[in-house]
Amino acid sequence: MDIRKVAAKAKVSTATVSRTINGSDAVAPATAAKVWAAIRDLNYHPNTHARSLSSGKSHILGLIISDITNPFFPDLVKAFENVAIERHYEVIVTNTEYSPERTKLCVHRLLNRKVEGIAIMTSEMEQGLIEQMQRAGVPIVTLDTGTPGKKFSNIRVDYAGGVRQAIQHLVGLHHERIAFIRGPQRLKSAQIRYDAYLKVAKQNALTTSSSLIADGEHSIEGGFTAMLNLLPQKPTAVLASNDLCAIGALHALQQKNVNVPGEISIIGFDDINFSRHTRPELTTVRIPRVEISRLAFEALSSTSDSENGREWNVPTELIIRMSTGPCSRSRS
Amino acid sequence: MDIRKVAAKAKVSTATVSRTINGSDAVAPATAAKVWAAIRDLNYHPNTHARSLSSGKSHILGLIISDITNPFFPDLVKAFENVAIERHYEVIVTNTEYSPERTKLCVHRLLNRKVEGIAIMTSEMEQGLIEQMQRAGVPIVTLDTGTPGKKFSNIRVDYAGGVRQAIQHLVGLHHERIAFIRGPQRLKSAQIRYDAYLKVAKQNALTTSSSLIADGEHSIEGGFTAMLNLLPQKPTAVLASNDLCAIGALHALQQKNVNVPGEISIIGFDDINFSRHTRPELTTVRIPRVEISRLAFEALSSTSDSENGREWNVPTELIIRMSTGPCSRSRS
DNA sequence: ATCTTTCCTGTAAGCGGTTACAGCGTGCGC
DNA sequence: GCGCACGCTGTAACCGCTTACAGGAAAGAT
Repeated sequence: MDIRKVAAKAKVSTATVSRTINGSDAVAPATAAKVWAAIRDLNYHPNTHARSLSSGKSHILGLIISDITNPFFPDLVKAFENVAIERHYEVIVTNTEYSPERTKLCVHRLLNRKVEGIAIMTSEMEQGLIEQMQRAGVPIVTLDTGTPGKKFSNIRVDYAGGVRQAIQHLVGLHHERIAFIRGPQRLKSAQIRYDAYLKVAKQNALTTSSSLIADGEHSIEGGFTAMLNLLPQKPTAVLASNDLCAIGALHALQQKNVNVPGEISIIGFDDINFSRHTRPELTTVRIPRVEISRLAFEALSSTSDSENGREWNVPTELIIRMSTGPCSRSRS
Repeated sequence: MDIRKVAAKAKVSTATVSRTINGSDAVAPATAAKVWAAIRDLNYHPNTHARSLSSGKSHILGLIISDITNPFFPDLVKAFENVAIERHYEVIVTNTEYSPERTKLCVHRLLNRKVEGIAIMTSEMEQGLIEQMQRAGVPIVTLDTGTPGKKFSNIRVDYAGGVRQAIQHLVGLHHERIAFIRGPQRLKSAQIRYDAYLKVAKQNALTTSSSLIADGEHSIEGGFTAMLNLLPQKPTAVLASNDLCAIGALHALQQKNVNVPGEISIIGFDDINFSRHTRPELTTVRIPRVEISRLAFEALSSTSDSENGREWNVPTELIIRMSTGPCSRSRS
């Protein structure tokens, strides 16, 4: 079952069949109709590999994430897939698992498959690999990494804005000792959040004493331990680098019988699905993953035409739920 | 940069280069060395599309899941990807989102890409689509669906075994009124679990009165509501069709100030990552997702040689954590 | 020394599409 | 009536690799 059979059945040449399928305007409507009829009758599906080979277009997009097991990513992946298939693109998802070795493999896998664009949704990506992709002429879009350039776009998430909203929310509730649970500082994404905290806290004249800062490893266990370490410092509120840490902190406080938000307020970061279901429900800075996916796709397809990428900005938003409340130790 | 350049550089024919790359034994070691050197020097990567086209093998596997956003799947996907890439296969993951329409699209996408095998890890798949895949000659492996046949394997999860362990664990703790939170009965996977509960409960001479059965929709909210409905029936233990329901139930009990496991014991199903982090930590029937992925891959690759698929059995295992304890109302 | 066999390598025909180029029939202007 | 432009279709080369087949050289058999 190939294009020749279709051509024979429709009594035209293979070129005409190909043109019809690809919507060339140089086919007479009557001819196109015959061709479509033949295609339908034979239940013909073009061979994508042959197509890719001769046209040079694979119609595949690559998506690089850190780890599908991290609850931040499933939404992102799903949304990306949705917009891609809507436009008849296939997508190959690869997990770096935070390993440089593995990251390299991911990039090579995608390059080998001749993807038409790569969305890099992890902050850990060596410059050398980026250059390799650029040399291959593949449009790239990153998340919070690098500056736009040739076929290179970037999506900038306004972490500082989210942190600002979070801290101002707490300040509005008369909190003054706001602790921070950091993520692994080897990860850029964690660093950016930490920097944003430092900056905004200072702007609000809050103490950022190192005793109010703990490492949470971006995991529930880490958040748990971090909160335990933070407790003696008597913070009245805690901002966590991601929701997992915040959830761990919540557990620690529950175990220690500290009321949230009565005695301590907690704010997370990301708004993973589960944060709607913690007890109490978690106040958190939402990172709009669906919109990010949309933009990533948009960036990729617009970049493939014009040579130069651009920067796309994405706002964050504080989602106020039940884990934050007035400071019990405030003077008011 | 194609195979011709490599051939020229190594002063051999393209056939020899191709044979070398594909590990044919009919290449003299010395020649192979020359070829590999040329490949390395030129940083040559074969064009996968050309390869697929001429060999007929895409080296791509399809993975069909319900919804990557469902915490059951990320582990499965990750493990499948890991074993696949280890054997130099690419994988395309598709989400059916429980929609027949979408499911059809998933299958067609995979068939169009000429995948060499399809792992169907959702129980919802119309017979017509399965036949379509079989007609295309693609090896298939399913989870709890259909009986093995031509290029068709099935992985059978021993739900009943898990339910038996769960119920015997509870019976051992002197529970007698064990309620069940069902999943959506339109999903086969939910039905199977429900059937297993009914069967095992009867075997243990427990009441399975319909008042002890509630619908939890396989979601946290559903589990929450279901538990609320169940409460007046005074069950001493609850078995849920999946962990999300169990977590919802936990929340409901917490809200009603019912102690777990003091007053009511809870057992979930699946052992999603999060169940290790609930309060109390959830006792649950683990479905070994990593092993399932391994078997799925295994089934696919072994099926592609021999014509006939087979059945693979996977045990389940009760993971006892903190949400189950002795029945407070037992005579002992 | 000659014939097989074995081992290795090369030639060239596909795989199933896309597309540059050529060609053919019409309709129009002159 | 003739030339030309235009619209549509066909021919065939090519995309980069695999592989059936053929062939040459070396080794073993007789």
